[in-house]
Amino acid sequence: MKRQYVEQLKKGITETALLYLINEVQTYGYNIIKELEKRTTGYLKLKGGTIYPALQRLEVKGLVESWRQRTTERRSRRYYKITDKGRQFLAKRLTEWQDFSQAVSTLMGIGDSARAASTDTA
Amino acid sequence: MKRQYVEQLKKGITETALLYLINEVQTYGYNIIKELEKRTTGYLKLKGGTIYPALQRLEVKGLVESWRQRTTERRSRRYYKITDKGRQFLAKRLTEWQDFSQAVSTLMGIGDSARAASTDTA
DNA sequence: CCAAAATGAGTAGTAATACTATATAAGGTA
DNA sequence: TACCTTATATAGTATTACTACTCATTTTGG
Repeated sequence: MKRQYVEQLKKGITETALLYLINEVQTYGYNIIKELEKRTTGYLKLKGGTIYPALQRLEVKGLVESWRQRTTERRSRRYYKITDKGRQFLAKRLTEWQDFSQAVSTLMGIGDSARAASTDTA
Repeated sequence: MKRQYVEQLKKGITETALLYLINEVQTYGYNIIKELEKRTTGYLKLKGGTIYPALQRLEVKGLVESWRQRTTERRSRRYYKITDKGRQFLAKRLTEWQDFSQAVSTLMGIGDSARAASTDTA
């Protein structure tokens, strides 16, 4: 219960990434997949089987809202927008990501500063 | 199969952290728990239920070797040392961590530069 | 014009792993 | 004595990213 966010963080940053993009502008699943790939120059390639369930989880938690929006006569997309609760959650998660990545980088001696400190303990 | 390391990375950096410490100097589970907590100023508190199975996995994969070492008449610790394979694995993982954390940070606009860019798109 | 690719959303089932809780034991200390 | 720390280990649960699939429409290319 206590540090559940940190625990989730360890398993992945997917939900945070989705919220981050949805916070910028309302969007839909397929576009998120493409956008993540584009912005990380191909590094983050999340699959439909990952992000559609993830979006559903976000909505169940009340962090986003969704609705169907017609794009042509016969087709529609499910758009998502962030909620106030989602914005608060996102802010917390971003802070946690920074703390986490810094802790790991420090541990591994990858801190932008302090680099060649003394790794000759082997 | 292909990007399994990256997939693991998304779920956690535990194995990499363990290998990192074991690479510095041969050590044992309980000490690793304490050391991780100390070096990350309390941020990374891995539990016994996490690290003992993780150490076993590392050994099964041939990344570390272990042996019992007596500490008193009646007590012993299980020490671990890294293997050549483990060292190669560690190097790969460290690179992956850097790529991953940089991709995420870039995505979230947390690049050491570009910070207060424009978050008013809500 | 027809085939294939892209768009768009979704589900079922599997694998990996961090957690809690618990067990076992020895050593030190109030 | 009772309790805390050291030290290792297992069982069972929850989460989540994946593959593989389904279904349907739209666009592109030979």
